[in-house]
Amino acid sequence: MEIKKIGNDIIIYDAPRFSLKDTFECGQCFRWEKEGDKFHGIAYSREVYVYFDDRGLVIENSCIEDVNNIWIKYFDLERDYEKIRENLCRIDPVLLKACSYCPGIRILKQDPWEALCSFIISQNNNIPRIKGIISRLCANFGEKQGEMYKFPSADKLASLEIDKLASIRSGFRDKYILDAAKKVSDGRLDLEMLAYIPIDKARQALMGIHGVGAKVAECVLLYGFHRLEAFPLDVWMKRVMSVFFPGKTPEMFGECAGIAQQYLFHYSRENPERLLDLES
DNA sequence: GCCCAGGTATAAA
DNA sequence: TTTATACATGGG
Repeated sequence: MEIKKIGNDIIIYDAPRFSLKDTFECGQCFRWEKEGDKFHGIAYSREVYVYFDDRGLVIENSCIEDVNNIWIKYFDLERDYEKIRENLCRIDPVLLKACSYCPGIRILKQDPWEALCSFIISQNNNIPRIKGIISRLCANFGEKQGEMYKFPSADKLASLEIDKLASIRSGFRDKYILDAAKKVSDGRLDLEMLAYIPIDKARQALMGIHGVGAKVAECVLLYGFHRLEAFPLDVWMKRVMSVFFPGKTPEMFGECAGIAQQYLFHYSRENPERLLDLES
């Protein structure tokens, strides 16, 4: 990658072009906000502004080291999404439609603990409120970092009494957050391990947390670990993919089922009237 | 007021 | 094994 530092800004000249808007607003992450022509957010405790201009991908308020250690992986810059989309489009005309609608989506490689908490909060919830709850969680229990707050550690949350979480207004999910925090904090759940063990073992390990079912587990594996093979047998796959793709097995989506799922999710969310009319 | 939201735990058939 | 319901909260 051709990277240069100018002041506090980093420019990645040869970064692949992609849609920051679709990537940040497709329901995979909850801590980025559009401010003018830039996106403002925080990941791995780094607060930055990002945007594209004629030079390439610009990351404001960063350094070469963070780009190499964090942002290249976070934005998945070294993966060939064009090739993946070509393959997905060949599988089915429905996927072709979804991929064509939002080709600029990339799967962010988020912090595993943040992904776990975020998708516990996401259950039976809507995206604006999920963002609000996560924002209050960080503001109330995370350390200040520039204009934003770091995501609170598992240790920090594990030390809290359940009623302290009332301030984030997460409803019945407060006890789930606490159970996850305690299990990660005391080592009963080893998050690092989930990157390497077989996907079924990883899913089962996550589902050991109270409040984590198949769907949340799949989301954590996809967004927190870039396990792109996630979502093969998930509830969402069974209920929705079987409607979209009668007769096709999850295995047919190969190693990129998770990416296929993201294109379809975003398409169906922004075109709800076409949910059952995608073929037309 | 009503319906719904990137679901899951629980009980019951 | 599958199906029904409660769950906290607030946006539309």
